[in-house]
Amino acid sequence: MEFESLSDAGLVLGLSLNASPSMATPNYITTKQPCVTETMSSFEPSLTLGLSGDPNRKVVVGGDQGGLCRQDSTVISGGGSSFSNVSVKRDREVGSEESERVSNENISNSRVMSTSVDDVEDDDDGSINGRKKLRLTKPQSALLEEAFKLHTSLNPKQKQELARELKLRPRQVEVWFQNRRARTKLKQTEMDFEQLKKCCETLRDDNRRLHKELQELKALKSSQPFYMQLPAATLTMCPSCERIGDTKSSAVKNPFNIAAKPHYYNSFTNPSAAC
DNA sequence: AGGAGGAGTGCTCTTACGTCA
DNA sequence: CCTGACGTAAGAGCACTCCTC
Repeated sequence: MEFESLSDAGLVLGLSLNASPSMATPNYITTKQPCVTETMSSFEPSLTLGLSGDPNRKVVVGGDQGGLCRQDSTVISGGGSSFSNVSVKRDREVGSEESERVSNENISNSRVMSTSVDDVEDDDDGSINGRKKLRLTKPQSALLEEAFKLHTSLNPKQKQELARELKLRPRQVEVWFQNRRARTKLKQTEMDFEQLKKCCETLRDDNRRLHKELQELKALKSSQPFYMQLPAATLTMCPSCERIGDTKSSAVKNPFNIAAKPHYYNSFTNPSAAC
């Protein structure tokens, strides 16, 4: 099993990776994915990796094409609204956007899509589609990064404060933090994936080696001399130097007593009993 | 052409509040 | 009046996506 990239494989590990967006997308009803990063810090070597033909993989219908099936899925939410909240959400966001705009004395333009003071000014000549790309200045980015280092999410007061300092709308600060969290998580997931890949390779190598040693031991056993017929508990063998030892009396009178340190050791198996 | 990143959209979850038995 | 169950609304966060630069 080979993984080349995150897009190629999902991990069955509490790691739920989202495969490439270009994947064929039947309109599944969506389910919330488990958090990726929380489970990653303490994984065991014996974890299994697997391709994710996960039927629960979240497939989101694109904003423009979507809508049809999504309406149905809103029935689920326990404690949540039992009807479609699409229009409600829209009203809410527009409303909050409006209040934010009012609250921000630096912004006077009424265009919802406009994104910064500069944009507002630029927009006088009318931008196409009403969507203009904001480029944060270096100081703005630096300040946001600083804030992110302190808190990866903001409470409303911090958001307002930061927005005021940056001369941005609170919504923009909020979106920046959302994107920042998402992209940080993605990076972390990629790193975890690489780590797991290495771990998987290590385990595979160990497995191969142990298999080989097992075969050797079996072969040895089939050609064992007389003294090997003794009860197993009384005899041990150093697999590396292939000498037999009696665990009960070896220290005193065993002619096969081995003093050498085993060169047959790995962290996942017991050290040789004979050595 | 492809990546970075700002922004839109729809969803889940949580919480607060009102109503009713 | 108190209490638990239930429905609803609002807010926050997330996944996915679009789109501009």
